[in-house]
Amino acid sequence: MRVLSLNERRLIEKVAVDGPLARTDLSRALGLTGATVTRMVAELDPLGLFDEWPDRKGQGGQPKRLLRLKARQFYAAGLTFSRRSVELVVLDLVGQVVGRRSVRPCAESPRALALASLESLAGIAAQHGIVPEKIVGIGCAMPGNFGPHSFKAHGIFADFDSPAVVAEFKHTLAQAVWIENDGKSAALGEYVYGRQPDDGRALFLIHVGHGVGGGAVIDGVPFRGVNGNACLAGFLFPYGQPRPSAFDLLETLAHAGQGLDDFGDLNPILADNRVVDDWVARAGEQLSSAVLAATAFIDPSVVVIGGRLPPVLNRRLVARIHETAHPGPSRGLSLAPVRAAQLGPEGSAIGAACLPLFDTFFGGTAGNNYLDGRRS
Amino acid sequence: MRVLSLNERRLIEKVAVDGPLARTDLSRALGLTGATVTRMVAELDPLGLFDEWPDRKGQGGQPKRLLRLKARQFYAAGLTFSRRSVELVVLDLVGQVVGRRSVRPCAESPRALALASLESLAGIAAQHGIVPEKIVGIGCAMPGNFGPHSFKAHGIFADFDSPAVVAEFKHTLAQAVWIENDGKSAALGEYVYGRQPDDGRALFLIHVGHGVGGGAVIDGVPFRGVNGNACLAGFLFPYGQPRPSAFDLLETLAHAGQGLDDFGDLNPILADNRVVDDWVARAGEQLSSAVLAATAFIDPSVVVIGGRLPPVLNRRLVARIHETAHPGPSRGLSLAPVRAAQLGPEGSAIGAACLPLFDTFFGGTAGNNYLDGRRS
DNA sequence: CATTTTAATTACATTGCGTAATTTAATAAT
DNA sequence: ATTATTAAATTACGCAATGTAATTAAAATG
Repeated sequence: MRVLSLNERRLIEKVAVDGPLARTDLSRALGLTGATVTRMVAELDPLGLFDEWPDRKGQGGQPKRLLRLKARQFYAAGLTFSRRSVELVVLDLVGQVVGRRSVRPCAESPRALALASLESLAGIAAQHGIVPEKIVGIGCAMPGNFGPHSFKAHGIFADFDSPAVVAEFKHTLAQAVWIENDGKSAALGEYVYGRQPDDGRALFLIHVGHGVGGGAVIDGVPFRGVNGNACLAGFLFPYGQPRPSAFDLLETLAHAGQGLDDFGDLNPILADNRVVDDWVARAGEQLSSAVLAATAFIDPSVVVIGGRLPPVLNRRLVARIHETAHPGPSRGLSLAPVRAAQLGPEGSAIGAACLPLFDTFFGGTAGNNYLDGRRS
Repeated sequence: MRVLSLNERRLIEKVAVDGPLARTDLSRALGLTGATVTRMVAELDPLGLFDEWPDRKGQGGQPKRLLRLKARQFYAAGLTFSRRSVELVVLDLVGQVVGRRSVRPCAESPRALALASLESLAGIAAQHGIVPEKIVGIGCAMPGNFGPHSFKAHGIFADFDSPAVVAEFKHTLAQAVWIENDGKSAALGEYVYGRQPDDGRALFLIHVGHGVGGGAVIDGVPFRGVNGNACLAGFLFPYGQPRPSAFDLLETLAHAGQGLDDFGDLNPILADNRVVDDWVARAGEQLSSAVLAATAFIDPSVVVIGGRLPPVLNRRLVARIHETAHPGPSRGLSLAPVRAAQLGPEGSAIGAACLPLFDTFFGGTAGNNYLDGRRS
């Protein structure tokens, strides 16, 4: 796969996010001339990225020829890690989940993890007739941070970002591998495939998962920080105390005699559950101050509540946040608007799969539209 | 003044920050070819930006011809606002303060402010023989935030970012005018003219001034947020309670019978002052959690403590922060390194003056080095 | 004084994109 | 039905920013 230029990526991302679009629409949206768009689309033709068909509802003049991504032309895989299992999703270019598998690896070694993942991936690929060349890579959404002392997390994930482990994965899976924090993966997924019309230019996601994390995409660029540890909204809630994490909910339930094995088992027990109600009330209040902190530091156009919880819970948390009328971060300011994630509990897996797709096809941004350096 | 291209600005910024440099050094640092640098320097010649002289300590081969900024070729003015006065500094291209004036305007109207500023500026210009064409603009560092409901601050500054007031300033001063929050101005100033060798790519400044604000410059780009209100570290310290602001120090002193008129009067009373010692201990502890928050959200390579206080106090606050051994924002992470500002209490004025200089001459950054969009 | 070495310059090629003219495919008017 | 009219898409041409490679410049070295 050849490396795409900045404007090629801007074009593909635009089609992916706002498509279907005609060449004229693109030229207006990207600040390029029609001639340039025609040329670029022609040059991208060998990749087979686009479907094209005439727009029937034109009212004069030559009808537009609409472009949209050919969904099944490329794929990526995304890995997430629950308490006891590894989940793998395969995503196509338009962000649809082609297949999902959940496995419990026989051991906790990187090699066992890699082999289990490989088996899942091969299974899904065989089932849908996906050849390896159509898979651009594998993203891993890790619940933990990238420190100077390498990756820190629970036993199964420890040292996951060390070059040796990445090499092991790369080798076993015979694919390019991306490693990213789960909150930042989810933010990217929400930005690319869960975006809402009024989301504006800077999306901040609070990730309610193993811990309380977060991620941001600002002007189309993932915001990582110099060590890859930005957006850690969870610092507000020290370990060992009640905190608004999915893990904390499981513990709270276990404490009340409703032990569950994993995040995935939450759905059946949510209705009319006093323990859950109380947890939502408390966690929502806590998240409300996380929204305040995110507004103060990042000043985003939207704050999204997402993570490993079922969508209903995210929505209830958002409702609770709206009830908790916090003042803004400073005189005369108000909190950023808050909404629940579109992508649901698979958000970080989708986000993980997004990493290879984003790096390969999307994500072109520069200081201005004159990408060849010319002046207006 | 013609608008400079991205690479021209990258070149000028490099010379400003790391100069003096030869053309070869620049070509290596910017990822451009020597031919390109030669051409760019030649094209910039009419602006008279550079001094050039042969490097005497070469050890073989043609000696380098070093370039550095011609300090007195361009100027900018920066305005800050204390409790009762307006301070204006004039800065040259290399960041040296050419002159400073402090005035108490007769009234609090924008017009009175503009006239007082004009008088200061004219005075300094006359004293140093600076013609108006050499002044690229005037930056105003405002202690307040940019809300959807316009600028919010104390009486004298209210509505300062409204188009009418900016127009008034522009008209009275006959100069281009920049308006920015004081913390963000100070961060930019510290980045451009106070940078330390190991500061890395992302500088976060906590601004101890009227309130507790902040600013960041990330990969050479000021980080503003969608509304211009990012980096508000002060949200941790609600109004009406003790907070680590310079204003709060004045109030604390006044309460102890040591009333002062303005920030500028602090220096003489600092030594052997129990009230100040106690304040530093308390404020340092508070700032320590602000450093934690900044690390968690921004993950910068350095956190700088700056603002309106005398340099001694900044250093003492930093020492206190180092004593307060906070854990990092998450498992396995540590706090970002902390240091005191280089620029001192004039930092935000210098930063304000930086705004026009930065926008005119510096600040070129894009996704990669191939600014014309070409591939490697 | 010839050789070596590094800096800087120059001539020429490439590329990404804009301008303007042209072609295409539809609707509306005669 | 034929002929405007209109908007989308394409094509031919030009320009600007940069790279490549050859050339010149100015010093140290032997």
